[in-house]
Amino acid sequence: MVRYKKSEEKRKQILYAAFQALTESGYDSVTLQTIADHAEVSKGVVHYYFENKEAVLVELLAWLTGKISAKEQSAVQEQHTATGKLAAYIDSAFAGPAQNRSFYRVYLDFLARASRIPVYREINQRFYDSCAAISTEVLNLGQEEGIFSRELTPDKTSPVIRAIIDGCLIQWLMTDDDDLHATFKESCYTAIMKVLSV
Amino acid sequence: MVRYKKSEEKRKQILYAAFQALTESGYDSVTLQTIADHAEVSKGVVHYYFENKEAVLVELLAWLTGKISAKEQSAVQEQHTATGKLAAYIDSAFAGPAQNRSFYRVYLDFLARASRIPVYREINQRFYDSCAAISTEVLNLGQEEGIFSRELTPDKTSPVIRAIIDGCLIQWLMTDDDDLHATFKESCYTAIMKVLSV
Amino acid sequence: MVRYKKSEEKRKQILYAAFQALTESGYDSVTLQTIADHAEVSKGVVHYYFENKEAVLVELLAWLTGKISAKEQSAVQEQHTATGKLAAYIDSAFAGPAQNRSFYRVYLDFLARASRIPVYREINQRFYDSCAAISTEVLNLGQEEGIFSRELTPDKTSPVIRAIIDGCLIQWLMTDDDDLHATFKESCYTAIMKVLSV
Amino acid sequence: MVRYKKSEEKRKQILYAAFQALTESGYDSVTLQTIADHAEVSKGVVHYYFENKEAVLVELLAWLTGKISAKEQSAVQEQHTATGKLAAYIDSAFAGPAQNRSFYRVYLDFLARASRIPVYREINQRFYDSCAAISTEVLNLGQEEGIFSRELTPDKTSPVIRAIIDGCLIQWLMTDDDDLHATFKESCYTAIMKVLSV
DNA sequence: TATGAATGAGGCTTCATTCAT
DNA sequence: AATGAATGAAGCCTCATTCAT
Repeated sequence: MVRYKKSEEKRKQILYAAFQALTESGYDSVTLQTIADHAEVSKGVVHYYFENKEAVLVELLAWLTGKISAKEQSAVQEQHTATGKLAAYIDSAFAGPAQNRSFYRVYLDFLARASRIPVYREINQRFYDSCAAISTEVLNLGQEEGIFSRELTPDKTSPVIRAIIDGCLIQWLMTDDDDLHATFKESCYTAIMKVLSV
Repeated sequence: MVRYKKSEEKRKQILYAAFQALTESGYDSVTLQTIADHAEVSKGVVHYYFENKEAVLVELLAWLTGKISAKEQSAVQEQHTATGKLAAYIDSAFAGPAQNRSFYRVYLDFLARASRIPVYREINQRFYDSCAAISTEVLNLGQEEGIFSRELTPDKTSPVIRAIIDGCLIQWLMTDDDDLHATFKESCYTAIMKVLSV
Repeated sequence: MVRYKKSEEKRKQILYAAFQALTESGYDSVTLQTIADHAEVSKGVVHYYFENKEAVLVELLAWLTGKISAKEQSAVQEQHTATGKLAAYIDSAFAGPAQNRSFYRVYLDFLARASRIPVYREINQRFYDSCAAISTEVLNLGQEEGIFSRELTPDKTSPVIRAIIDGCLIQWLMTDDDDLHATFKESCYTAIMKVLSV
Repeated sequence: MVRYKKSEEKRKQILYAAFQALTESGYDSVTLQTIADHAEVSKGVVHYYFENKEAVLVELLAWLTGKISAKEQSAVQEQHTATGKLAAYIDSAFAGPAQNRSFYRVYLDFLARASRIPVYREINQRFYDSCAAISTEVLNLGQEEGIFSRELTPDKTSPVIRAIIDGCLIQWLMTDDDDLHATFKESCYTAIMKVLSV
């Protein structure tokens, strides 16, 4: 019983509405009504396109992290030096105050869930894998260029790089100050460079 | 006086129960009943000691971060070299797989809330201030010792240090692998040392 | 003319689908979607052919009881002795495990409704009238043959005959055992014979 | 976690309210609100005493059939001849127009469910077992008295007796005529006597 | 102090029905 | 004729909160 020709576009519309709603309201207080309101559809439509509320949220995490992965990947591909790629990666991650605020508010909720619920963890893992691929590429290239320490291995270094990026963005998020965004990006870049350098 | 003490004790009991419940269940699905069950008291008691559910959770964040701050502070005080203090700080933060898992599961939920709700952000800020005090102490001492870069300022460096700690612990949490805890602690220490070193 | 025929056919198709759906699901949990699925048409078609869900079900009862009446009537007409007719009537009513199970599951739901809603009761009454006509025919012939008691009147006896048939089939249905179907038919026949005999 | 000191009385109150609601509304249209209204409690109370709606209804069937079994059993015990016991049994089953109407409306709904859902069937089976015990007692005594056929066995005869009782009461219910209640009781008694007699 | 029965608001979900295509 | 997307009413259920004891 394949009941799924249903417009992909509308699914996206609902996912985006869910993202907006989550940005404003938080996981525990977001309701299907809020999501429907943001999508400017009736409550029933959400159920028409998604099995249930959980399914919307799971798919939202997958969609969000997928988009970010793609953006980061493509930004990195455009650069051809280790530092260029690293800067592109960080620039892409620090997309801007508004975007980072929206995303990290929601992402923190998802991480909290991922720490308890396997399905969220698996989706997040795919995101981490993408991040690791980028880090590995940067590290390998930098090592070839002779600017990054030969002693570093991708599997131990990659998580640290993502840790610094996420950690810095969380620190920035808590300042609630858009003006500091650039500063934190700078600090993040510097820190990662120090971690990688010979 | 006696009553006050007894009352304080029971408040703690309820807060600890809330912590356990949150560890297991997550912010959105924790109920007062769950908390009461963990505290082995009736549901009414929770309302007797706390205005409402929100009050329990707000106080829990304050209590948790307060305890961690105190532990970290005292661990650092026992050391008298920059590296000693730094190691003590990180050891204290990486208290162990079980404790870190419990805490970070709950803390991620709180961070998600803090990103939206001022009262949580303020409490978290107090925690960050305590972390910054430690970092500043470590940095200053290291600079005196000549092992840390003189160019680093506490206000820009402290958040990065905490970013790396939290970032690494989140990365570890997502692996769901107790055995990797030591590895992540090690990576965290190494990364911070590189960030600080001359 | 052609359209009307085609239309009638599709109505039957939907009614039969409703019957199948009801057999499986029960009155309270059968949905128009289930009916549409069984009929292999879209949900809209059901509304195209029937005013609303209730109309489908009302018409289903009429259709089902009509078919059974016709079958019983014609089976009885083929026999020419009182016992022959009675046996034919009971054989027809005890059509077989699969058919009886399907029908009585649905019929019990309808009887429950008929006990509250006039339109169902009226349709059921037409069925009872048909049963009464058969019983009367059997009784009259048997009295002429001298094998049935002269003291019995059709209006008091007919309901008892149907009571025994329905009662026995309900008892059998509750056993959930196909093998007992024959036994219950036999018991039913014997009981009715005793009730009618001189 | 035995959370059940909860007043048995209130459970009964709710069950009785459910019975009233079902009598009026039918299985598919009865709501927890209706039940709560009949019980003159809030909707939440029903959930406080019962796991869910299904649990109310399952327990209702058990309670209703249990009460009827008890009444029939005790009525039969007071008599000491086969015909006396049989008459008492039937009198008890034909308790009166109002009671029979209420009960059989609800019971037909339950039988419809019992034909599909094991838990209902099992409860109904306990009721049938009780009926069979009575029939067996009547039959055995009547055979000793020499008024009932020695060829009848309890296991084949008991279902027929209950079939005639239920069948007749359903026939009566469909007449929607209180005045015919006595007539149907009489017919029922006569029919069973004929079935049992030598 | 402590209990837990009771309330009712509000969420998720189902589904009959409508309607544009 | 037929489809299936969309709507929204209504049901079940959860749970924070209140309150009598």
